[in-house]
Amino acid sequence: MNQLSSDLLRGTLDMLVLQVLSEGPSHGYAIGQRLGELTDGDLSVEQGSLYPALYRLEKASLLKSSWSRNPESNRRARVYRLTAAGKRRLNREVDGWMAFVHTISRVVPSK
Amino acid sequence: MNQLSSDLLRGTLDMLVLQVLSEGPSHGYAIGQRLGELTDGDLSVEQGSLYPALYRLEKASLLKSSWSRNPESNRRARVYRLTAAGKRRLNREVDGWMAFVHTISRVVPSK
DNA sequence: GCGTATACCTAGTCTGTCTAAACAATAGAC
DNA sequence: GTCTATTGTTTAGACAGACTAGGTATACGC
Repeated sequence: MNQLSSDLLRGTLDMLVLQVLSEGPSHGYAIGQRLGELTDGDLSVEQGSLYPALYRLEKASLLKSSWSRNPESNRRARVYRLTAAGKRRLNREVDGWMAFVHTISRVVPSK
Repeated sequence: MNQLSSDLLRGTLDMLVLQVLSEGPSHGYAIGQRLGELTDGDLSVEQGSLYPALYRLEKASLLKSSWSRNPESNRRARVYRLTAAGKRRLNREVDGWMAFVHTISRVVPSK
């Protein structure tokens, strides 16, 4: 991570990855880039976090992957796509996140 | 934790503890109770998380503690109070939290 | 050839929350 | 007096997930 504590990222990385993939299939490197892009660089997920997260999610049947060739860069890449279970999970994770933010806001005044 | 993932809690527990102590000195058990109270039970921090957190914070000079006797329950308790550094840290943690929430909101639509 | 960007992989470390248990003192019910 | 629940602290060990810090390989521009 960049500015923000990596402890905070914990528990939200899966949701972030699922969310990016809900925009359409993508590969690891591009997902990392996309997260940086969406947050103006505030979020820079390390590859050592990202790839294990992808394996975890695929193992949990939330993603499916296949090798393909990126026509733009002409390089091979493992492309991930959301499964139906992944979409459901994303919804649940977002709900959980919103609930958590709300809970914290009851303790910490938002000034 | 109760409803919410303990991974989400990670990185915010210190802030929560500091926040409760900003209301005034308190002891471990009461801090846990207070957090449950403030969140209608959504947040139930385990003792095995709470006490180590307190030791950590005291070691970092963000808290100072002393033994005392709770006049209400007539039991001994280790009472913690915020140090000046603890107050500054609380402010920083809250700022960091707000920034993090904002960052996530740029990725995940709040529906 | 050389440097840079793209793209993936992974072993090992670190850290913080958890489970689970133990201990002690007190209050209240019986 | 005994039994149980509540208050309150302590700590060992398990576990999970993000990290560091490397490595591999391909493509492109110079």
